[in-house]
This record gives sequence, structure tokens and C-alpha cells, in this order.
Amino acid sequence: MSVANSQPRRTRSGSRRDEAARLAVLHAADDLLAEHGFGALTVEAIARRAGVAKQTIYRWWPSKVEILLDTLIEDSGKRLPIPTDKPTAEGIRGYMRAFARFVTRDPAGKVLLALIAEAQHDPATAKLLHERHLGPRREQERDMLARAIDAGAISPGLGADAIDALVGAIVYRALTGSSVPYRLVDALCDDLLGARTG
Amino acid sequence: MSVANSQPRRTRSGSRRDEAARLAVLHAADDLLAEHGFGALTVEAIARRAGVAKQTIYRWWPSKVEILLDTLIEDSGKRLPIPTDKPTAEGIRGYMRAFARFVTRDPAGKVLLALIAEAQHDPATAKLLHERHLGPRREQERDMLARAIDAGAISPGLGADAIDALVGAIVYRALTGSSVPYRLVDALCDDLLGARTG
Amino acid sequence: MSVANSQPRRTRSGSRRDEAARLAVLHAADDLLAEHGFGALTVEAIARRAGVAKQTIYRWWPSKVEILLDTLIEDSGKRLPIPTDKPTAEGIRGYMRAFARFVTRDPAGKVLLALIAEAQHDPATAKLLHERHLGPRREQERDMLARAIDAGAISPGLGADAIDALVGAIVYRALTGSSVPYRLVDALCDDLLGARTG
Amino acid sequence: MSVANSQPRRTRSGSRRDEAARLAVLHAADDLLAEHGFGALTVEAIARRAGVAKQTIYRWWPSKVEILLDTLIEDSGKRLPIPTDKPTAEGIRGYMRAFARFVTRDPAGKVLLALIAEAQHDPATAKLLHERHLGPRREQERDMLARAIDAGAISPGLGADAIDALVGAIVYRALTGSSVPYRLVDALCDDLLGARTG
DNA sequence: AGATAATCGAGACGGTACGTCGGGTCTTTAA
DNA sequence: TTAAAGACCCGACGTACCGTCTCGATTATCT
Repeated sequence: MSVANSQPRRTRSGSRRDEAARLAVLHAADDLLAEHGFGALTVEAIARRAGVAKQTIYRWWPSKVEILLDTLIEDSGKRLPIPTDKPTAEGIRGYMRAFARFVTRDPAGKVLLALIAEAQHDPATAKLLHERHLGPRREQERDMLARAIDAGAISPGLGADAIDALVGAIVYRALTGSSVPYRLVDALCDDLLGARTG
Repeated sequence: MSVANSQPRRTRSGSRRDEAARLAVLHAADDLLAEHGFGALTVEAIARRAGVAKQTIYRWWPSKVEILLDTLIEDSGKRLPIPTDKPTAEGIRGYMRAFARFVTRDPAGKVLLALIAEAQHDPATAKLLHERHLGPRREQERDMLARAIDAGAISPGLGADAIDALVGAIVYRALTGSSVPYRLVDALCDDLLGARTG
Repeated sequence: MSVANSQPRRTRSGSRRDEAARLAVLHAADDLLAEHGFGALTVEAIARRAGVAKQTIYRWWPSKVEILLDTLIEDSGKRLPIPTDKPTAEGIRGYMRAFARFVTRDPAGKVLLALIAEAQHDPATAKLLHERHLGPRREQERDMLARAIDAGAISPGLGADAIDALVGAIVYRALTGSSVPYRLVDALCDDLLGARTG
Repeated sequence: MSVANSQPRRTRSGSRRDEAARLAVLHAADDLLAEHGFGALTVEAIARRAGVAKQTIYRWWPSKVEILLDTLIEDSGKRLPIPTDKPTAEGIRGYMRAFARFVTRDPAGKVLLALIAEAQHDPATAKLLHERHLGPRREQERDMLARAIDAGAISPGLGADAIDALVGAIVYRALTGSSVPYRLVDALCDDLLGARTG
């Protein structure tokens, strides 16, 4: 071990991935979804809009769903962080409010809705969506809840499943084109979390 | 002559609609959705499977979505009636249980999920789904709730919106491929309806 | 064929083949070959030029080669008939002159050259070209020669193979972009047919 | 794999052309043509087979046609020399026999046929083929004939054009997949050269 | 009893997008 | 400078469905 050894170097010659092309594709997909809906989201249209060859898309993404997934993960990580510090009822309520806003107002929220939808039509999408987004996020959300329960800040009748009920109620409103006012989110939290606070 | 009748009646000679063809199409659509998923649900495949000409489908249904909508309305009317008699907490809980089963087990429930999904991809589908299914049904469900509230059987913090929260929580579980056990439905009802009964 | 058979004829419902589309494709192929060469002769370009859907081409022709073959057979049948009446040396010389003109001047002659070329690149083309054009035509040409020999009008040293030598010499000149003046054709006939006449 | 790789590794002084790569490309092209036909002869396939980068091919050859041309010129120079010594009828007949064998049996003969074919599809190929192969060779062949005529060994009715007729007749047989037996070559020579012998 | 008219299965048609292949150019890393 | 590797834009490939449109045959109703 150690020593000045040269490992069977993976030489990796050749051009590296073009970051500009990668971003152009992600943005084009996002924009097309926002502007013309999922129906207009064809690989051909994305390529056209991004000024990129179709082959470049197929080289890096197995399907257009994975493009959306990439934007979703990047955006939701940035714009909808899961609170990790104070396990209070207010903290959770704040997160749910942010989630409600995300899913109804943020373009990335539309991406989430589109992916949930597409998952109904295609099992492969369902698998991907769970593995790369829904699963990990649910994990963290349940953690958040569990810590709040431990701290005695809340005592939901559903236990950690309360998070699904909250998220589900909000997502369903979004899916059916209804608004999700704070009043409604707060009432949901009150009912489902058994919170001490008002 | 004259008189009696006033309308410039278009008498309509010729063959009337072929009921066998109509049913064949509905069943083919249902079967294809159940067996191979929404992705395989093309007009061409339906026609092939139903042993029917494409034109016959286009003559009677503006789109494949309306075929699904027809089967959904027919099936949900039969297999998931909204209780109209006794506005009790048990009645509502029973309905929600039935709904949970419908949406996770009944083929027609899959149709509902598929339509909710397709509505995200296509505004026209969204409009149709609301006008012909979601709207009317929500109306009746809210009635059911309102009567129960009036009768003092329940007192939900969300008011009539509680129905959306219940339905949403259940639908979301179904959309994400989770099961919806009775235990969960009951806990939801307890939390969201403020029911007197245990 | 023959035999007055009366089978319950294949009813053949549905629209029949669109003759206008068929002609549009044949002409588009011809024109593209003449104007921009074989390299520009893509199925997509033919479809574009003919104002026809690609699928319509693939429905009726297994490959673009068969399109060319169709035009070649039709045109060569019309514009380069094989003399069937008088088996004289002059008759044969006249045919070879016409052939030389066909292969150097007539657009359909270019089609023949292109097909001979493509046959070098693709065995399937070679097979088709022989079966549908070269074979039958060679057959008739050899007949023509045989009858002239029988009639004592010519006495070629090569026998019926003389036709290949004549055709080959002319085709090769065309393939290499050389002209084929009558003088040359006549000299070839003189040498290869052993004709009595000057 | 053909490439002889016994030579000392990489002549790293300055950066001259890599002879091994050059040969690898030529052999790969030859082999692919022989094994899978012109259709499989893509630059990408040649590069793959030769273990060479595409860019290396494009650096040294403007097109795949020039690769073939290089092999053809090299091989035909070696294996099908034009007799320069004795301008006799036998000499010419011998050459034509060798030519017939070359064009029907020798892999390099297939290259010639492929290039003649490709020349029909692409004017640039036609130009190259004439300038670098057909032209010079025809020049020498005509010389050969002229000297034989001067020597009184032959007296063709076509004059020096007789060479085109001979070559054309043979090439056409090869192009159409027919065999070219010596008997046929000899008869052609007899008829077209007006030879004293035979 | 026709004549009329709407239905049906069949399938051709002009299109759009699919996912793949090869073309020829350019960039990166190594020798 | 040359080479291997390979990403890139481009355009054609052959296929699947789309929604529209005839076609010929089959009912059912209305003179």
C-alpha cells in the first residue's frame, strides 16, 4: 500500500460533458412544461428549444422523465428545505405552508405534480420518482415528525403517517386545481398533529 | 295537417347506435388500462381489442379520456354510492372506507387515478373530469358532511372542506402506491371530523 | 391465371390505394435523382417533395430502391421497347442505338445506372434488379439475337452472349461518364455481331 | 485483425504520421468491404475495427472513398500491372484475362466495382476515381493498344476505343454478378481486336 | 317495396414524435 | 504534432399513433 503507485488509471480521455448543454436541457424542459404543459414536453421539442441535438439528450437521460426528476430534485432541495433544527409545531406548520406554496405556485411544484401524474401512466416513472424523490423526502419528513413527537411538541393520532395525510391533502388540492390557503394548511395541522399551540 | 306539431323534426332514419360496439369499446378500454397501463391505452389498441373501427370510436367519443370517464361514472355510481340516508359519523366513515377500497382495489378506481393523472397533462381532461365526475361527486359529499354537521354528528375543524382532506389523503396514498388500511381511514376520520363516536 | 374461378372474393373494404399519391412518389423520386443525385434521394425527401406522409411510402414500397425500380420498369417498357418483328442486323443496331441514347440521355437511364450502382452496395438490391428488370430484359434481348441468328442475319462469335458484350460496353461508357456516339455503337455491332450488312 | 504490430513502439520524435494507424485503416476498410459489403463501410465502423479514432481518419482522408481509392491504387498497381514490353495480341489477351480475374475474384476488384458504383451516387467520387485511377490506367491501356496496332499485331475496328469495349464488357459482367470465363474474354478479344492470332 | 340515411368494419391518408445510427467537427488528455 | 476517446449538432432511418377521410356492406326507418 501507500507508495508512489500508479493505479490502473482510468484515463478518461475525450471531451467531458458540456455543462451548458446540460443546463439548456433542464431549463428548456422546465420552460416547456410551464408554458405549454406536459403534452408539449417531447424530447424533440426540448432539443429544439435547448438548441441541442436529440442524441445529446438521450446520451445523458434515459427518458424525459429523468430530466424532470433532475430539475425537481435540484429545485426542491433549494427552495423547499426540510427544517432540521427545532422540532416545534410551528416549524412543521411553516414547512407545510411552504410546501403548499411550492406545489401551487412554484414551477418546480408543477414538475412534481406532473411526475406524480406520469407515475400513474408508467411504472418505471413510479419507481424512479419514489427512489429519487418521494422516498428520501418522506424519510426526512417522518424524521422531522418523529423528533417533534419525541420533544412533546405534537402528538398526532396517525403517528408518523400524519405526514402523508398532510402532504396528501395538500397535493390533492393542487392536483384538482384548488387553491391551498394558509388557513386550510393551519387547520389541517391543528387537526392532524394534535399540536399544543393554537 | 300542420298544427299539432311545431318542431321542424329531423326524423332520423337509418341505423341507430350499436350497443354491442359501445360496450365492447368500454370494456376494451377498461381491460387495456388494467392489463397494460395507461401507456398502452391508445385509440388504435382499443379499436383492435374491441374489434371495432377507429371511426366508430371517434364517432361517439371525442377522445379516449371520455371513454374512461364514461366507465368511471357508470362504475363509481354503482359501486361507490354516496350514503343519503343517515347522516352519522359511522356512515361517513363507512363511505371513506369504501372509497379507500375503491381507489386501491377496484379497477374503476384505477381509472379515476389515471384520469386525475391525465388531467395534470391536459387541461381539457381536467375540465371534463371536474365537470362530469369530481364536481358532482364533491357536491354530494359536501352535502353528506353538511347534513351530518347539522345533525350534530360531527364537527370538523375544516368545515365542509374536511371532505377534500379525507379524500386527498386517501387518494395520495393510492397515487403513491401505498396501501390504505381501515385503521388509517378511521384515524383520519377521527382527527378530521371531530366525531363524537370512537 | 386462366380458369374462370369464382371464389368468394376478398371483399376488400376500406379505401383503395390513392393513385395520385403513388404517382407523386414516383415522380418525386425521379425528379430528386435527376436534380440532386442519388445522395439526395432519401425517403424523407421523397415524402416532402411528393407531399406525402412517410408512412404512405413505407406502406407500398419496402425500400426506396423499389420506387426507382417501379419507375424504371414503367419507363423502359415505354421508351425502350425491344423489337419483336424483323430479326435483322439493322433492327438490332437500331435497338442498341436506342439503348445508348436511353442510358446516356433519358432520365430513366440514370435510374438504371443508379440501380446497377446500388446493387453493388446491397445484395437485396442486386436480387431485385435482376429479378424485375435485368433478367427479363436480357431474356428478351437474347431472344431477339437468337432469332436473328436463325434467320442468318448475323453470326456473332460470342453467340447469344454478344448481347451482354454490347450492353456492357455501352453501359460502362455511361457509368464512366463518357458519351456513346452512334459511330461507336455501330462499330461495336459490326465487330460483335458478325453482321452481313455494312 | 490484419495490422502488423511487431514494429518498435510509437516513433516518438517530433510527431509524424503513424504508419501503423494508416495500415490499420486501410486493412479495416478492405476487410469490412469484403466481409459485410459497402453498406457496412462507415467511417465509424472502420475506426472501431482499426482501433483508431475517427479524427485520425478524417485527418488523413477526406472521405471513406479516398481510403478505398488508396487501397485500390496500391493493389491494382501490384496485382494487375499493364504489360509494357511486347505489344502482341497474346499480351493484350493475357492482360484482359488478368483483368477479368481481378475484377471477379480479387478483393481489390470488389473495391473497384464499389468505387464505380459510388461514383454514380456522388460526383465527387466520380471525379476522384477518374483522376486517380480510371484516367491514368486507361491512358496506359490505350498506349498498350496503340503500340500493338503500330506493330501490326492487331487492327481493331474501334481503334483505341476497343479497350473501353473490352473493359466495359468484362466490368458489366462483374457488376451484374455474372462470371467471366476465359473463353468469353478470348472471344471478345478476337472480335474486337481484329487479331491475327486465334 | 323502394328509397333514404345513418351505422359499421376496414384501412389509406398527411402528420408528429419516437429512439437509433452515422456523418463530420471539436475538445480533452496523453505521449 | 499526432493520437485515442468521445461529446457535440445534425439529419435520416423505419415505426407507432394520431385524427380525418373514403369505401362497400348492412340495417332500420319513412315514404
